[in-house]
Amino acid sequence: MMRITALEEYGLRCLLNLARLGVDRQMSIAEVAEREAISVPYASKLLALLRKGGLVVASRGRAGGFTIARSPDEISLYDVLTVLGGPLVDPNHCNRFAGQRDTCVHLGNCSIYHVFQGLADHVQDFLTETSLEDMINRKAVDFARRKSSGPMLYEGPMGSRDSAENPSGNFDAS
Amino acid sequence: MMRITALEEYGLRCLLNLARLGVDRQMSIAEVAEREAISVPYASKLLALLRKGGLVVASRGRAGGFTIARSPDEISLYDVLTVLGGPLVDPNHCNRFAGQRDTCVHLGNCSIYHVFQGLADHVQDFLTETSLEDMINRKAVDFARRKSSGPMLYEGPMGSRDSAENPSGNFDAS
DNA sequence: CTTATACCCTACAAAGGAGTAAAGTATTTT
DNA sequence: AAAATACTTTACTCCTTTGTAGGGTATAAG
Repeated sequence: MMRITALEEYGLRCLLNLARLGVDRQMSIAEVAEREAISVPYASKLLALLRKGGLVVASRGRAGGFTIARSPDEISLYDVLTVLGGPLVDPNHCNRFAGQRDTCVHLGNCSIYHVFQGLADHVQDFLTETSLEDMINRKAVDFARRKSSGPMLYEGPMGSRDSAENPSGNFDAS
Repeated sequence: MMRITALEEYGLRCLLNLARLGVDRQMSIAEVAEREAISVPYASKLLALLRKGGLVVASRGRAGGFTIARSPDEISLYDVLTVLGGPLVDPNHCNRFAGQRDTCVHLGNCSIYHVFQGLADHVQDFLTETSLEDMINRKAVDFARRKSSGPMLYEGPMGSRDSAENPSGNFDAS
């Protein structure tokens, strides 16, 4: 559980590239692909998903490219993950896990459902309150019992801060 | 994201059957399979996983069966999901999504990592504080800003309470 | 109007998870 | 002992997801 799918991970990364540009500037598929070290066809697929989800706008032709559809502070992580990975909790859950019968044995009397529903609510709160702008600024949401006085700055995943290999200067991070 | 895998869902259900029996009584694979409406081979697989994870104890032979390894209030949902679905957050995440390179472009400078890490911490808190005993008793954990005065009772997923089809009487629910 | 550029769409091969099948091992009963 | 019961293990098939491939469509420059 809580496994991020490849679509969600790479799709979010692609979107963050556009988010950093704001609503005025655009970026081509090729450039997004290069920045994320993924193939051009794959980046195409991801950006098409984001476009169908209304998060980015595409312009075709020679001077074409993608632009983020709204200001980054008006797009939540929940929006993005919903577009890329489907609904946060499967609305069809009780139907998917019905075992060998047509309807789940526990339907209407389930020890699991209410717990996962409660958890999903919290996760949704968290994701809804985190915007792309927050992610870009490395600002952690003040959630639950976590006391954050002021913006919380990020400490690298394995303490190594100098391992980034991006000579290009700007817009390195996703 | 947050998708429950089949192993987690059905494995947890099987375990709940044993949890209701307590540490004294046992149940055979065949009976677990019937209660969960899954095939006997599949129940075998799930219970074997739970056994390898130390959550249940098997006894072989004619009077064999499975017993829960510890008291249900000493087994957390986190324990169960870890055994059935691997670690909550993939410790290899930054390596899995490295794109076409050997190391992720954003390693050491990632906008995503700290957000998901923060979320995962909260989820882990929730899961750790929820025991099998809580689930059996339909007791929601007091988590985050959710104000729960007294045990929260469960209301069915779609309002239909009379659709459970278990003539057997006891231990219907999972 | 031709060409180059860039997005769009459908279909396909590879990898991982879901669920099944069958033969093997241990224990109890007779 | 022999047979019945019940757990154990390995291998296999099916389906979903991942990532790729290639041809199609739109726009802008010359």
